[in-house]
Formats: sequence, structure tokens, C-alpha cells
Amino acid sequence: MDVNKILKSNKPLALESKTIIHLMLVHQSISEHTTEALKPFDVSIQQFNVLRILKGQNGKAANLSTLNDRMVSKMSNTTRLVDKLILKDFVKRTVCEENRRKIEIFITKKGKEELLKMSNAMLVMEKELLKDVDTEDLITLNKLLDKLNTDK
Amino acid sequence: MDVNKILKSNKPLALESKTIIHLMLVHQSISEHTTEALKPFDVSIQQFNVLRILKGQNGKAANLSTLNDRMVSKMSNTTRLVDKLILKDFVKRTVCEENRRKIEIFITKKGKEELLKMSNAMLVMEKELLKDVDTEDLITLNKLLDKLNTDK
DNA sequence: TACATACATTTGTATATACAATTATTGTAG
DNA sequence: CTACAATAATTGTATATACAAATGTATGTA
Repeated sequence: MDVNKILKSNKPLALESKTIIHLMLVHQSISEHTTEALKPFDVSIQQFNVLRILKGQNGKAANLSTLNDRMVSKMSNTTRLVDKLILKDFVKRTVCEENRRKIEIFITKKGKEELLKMSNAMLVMEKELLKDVDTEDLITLNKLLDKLNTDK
Repeated sequence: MDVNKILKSNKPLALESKTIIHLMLVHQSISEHTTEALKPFDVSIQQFNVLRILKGQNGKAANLSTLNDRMVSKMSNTTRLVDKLILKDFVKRTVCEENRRKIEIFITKKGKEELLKMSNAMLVMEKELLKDVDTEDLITLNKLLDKLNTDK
């Protein structure tokens, strides 16, 4: 991906601006490839993320706030995201008995099985996307991304 | 940004998967900061991108297909994106006389003036986001991003 | 107890986006 | 010259997302 070709700017862009655009373009590509990889499973990236988080709980329930904190996007979606996953029988939702304001969400057996298939499809896509980046470069890339000041 | 904290996974994630998630999280942050920076100008990231591309044309018109190729997102939006920019008097739209199927889009004087202010606000945001990444690191980061296999 | 406040989630609504179908124009094979 | 395909943009529609308001539940305190 050559960011200069896409931008075709005559005026030289600040290195910072170029980097940000570069990251945006990379994200767009990742997003498209991910959507494609998940299409056979009829789930969105967000739904996949919810399943992955729930599996990471190892049987423990997660409530909506927890999901939301760990997720990339915003609260208002989370209720409806979970609604969709319930329809597919990938997760279960129960009211927390200790604190009836809270909702506990679990991944189902079917959800776990499907998630495994999804994760495999994702890994194939990820390896293809990163096939020209060796391990050392990946480590460097992650280190550099860690340096970004992403606080609010 | 520490991706491990957010993921809280017990099982070690493949380095590829971790990198992809890392890029997603970084993008989410960039996206939020950008939306914030552009809020005073009442334009979306996409609208800002259209303006930037049009200015890069240096007076030459761009048709919708050109815009779409250079933009991050899809055709169907472009018509309506331009609609919004016309409402704000930031761009003009005329039918191409040589090929009446084509639509020519120009940035207006007002559009250019506003774009300058937007670009300044964006640069402030970008420098803040990248304040802990020195020039050498930025160059390395861009080189690594170039290695990603983002073809279709 | 009654009230205000905080918390957790849900719902309403407006806007954005993705995908498919449609319209209008141009190019070209027969 | 007509019919058909290709191109460029627009429109319709279903789904997704962002933001604000509303609902239901719990907690602190006078």
C-alpha cells in the first residue's frame, strides 16, 4: 500500500498527517477483508468481537458494561448487538440476581463452536494480509502502535 | 495504548491477530479524535476527505468516480456526501459537457477557506496523537504499513 | 420512609453506510 | 440505424451507528 499514490498530493503532507491517513487506509482494508472473512458466518466484526470477549471470560458471565469497555465501539450498540447474537443462539442473556440492574451474558456451546470456525477464517485472512511482514517487523509495529497517545 | 490490557485474554493470541486488533483499536481512537476535531466545522471525516481531494486537484474538476477511487469508502455514499457539501456551499457540481454521464465537482472559495481551518485543527489533533512518536519512528511506522498486503 | 442521585441497560431517532436496482448517456456490433 | 452492452451516477432499502432521552433498579441520607 503506497499512501502517496492514493493521495496524489502535490503539496507535501506533514508526516503526521500522512501517517494518520495511512492508518485509516490500512484500517479500511482490514475492515473489508474481515467483513469478507466473516460473511459465511453471517456475523459482523462487532458481533465477532463480542463472541471473542465472551469466550475470553472462560464461562464467567460478562455484563453489558464490561463488554462495552472491552469493545471498540459504543454502548448503544451493545444491547442490539447482543440481541442479534441471541437470535442466532450464539449467546444467552440473564438478569443478574445480585444486582438486578445488571445483565449477564454468556456464550453458548453453539456460539463457541462457530467462534472457533470464525477465528480460523480470520487467521487465514490475517496471515494473508501480513504475509510480507516478518515476525520482527510485527513486533516493531506493535511497539510503535503502543506509542500512540490514544487517551481521551 | 496497551492492547494486552484491553484484550485481557488468557490464551496467547497469534501475533498476527494481535496486530490486527491493535490496528483496529488505533483506528477507533483516531476516528474519535478526528470526529471531535472536525465537529466545529460540521463536517464528517468523509466530507473532509472529499474536500482535501478536491483541493489537491488544483482547480481541475473531479468526477464522482475519481473521488470514489481516492476515497476510503464506497460509491453509493459519494453522491450523497457531495450533496451535503453542496448544501454547505463548500463544493459545486456541474454536468460534464464532453460526456454528459459524468459529473464534475469543484471546491468553492468558501470550501477552500474552511478546509484550511479544518486542516489546521486536524494537524493539532494529529500532533497530539503522535506526540510520543518521533520522526524516525514515524518513518518506520509508515514503512511497515506499506508492507501490508492490502490488495483485493 | 421518602426523596434525590447514581447506575445499568434499553429505546427512540436521526444520520450513515452497504448493497442492489434504476436511470441516463455513450460506445459498438451487426 | 438499431439493439445491446458498458459506463457514470443516482435512488431505494435494509441495516448500522451515534447520541440523547427514558426505564428500571439500587444506594445514600435527611
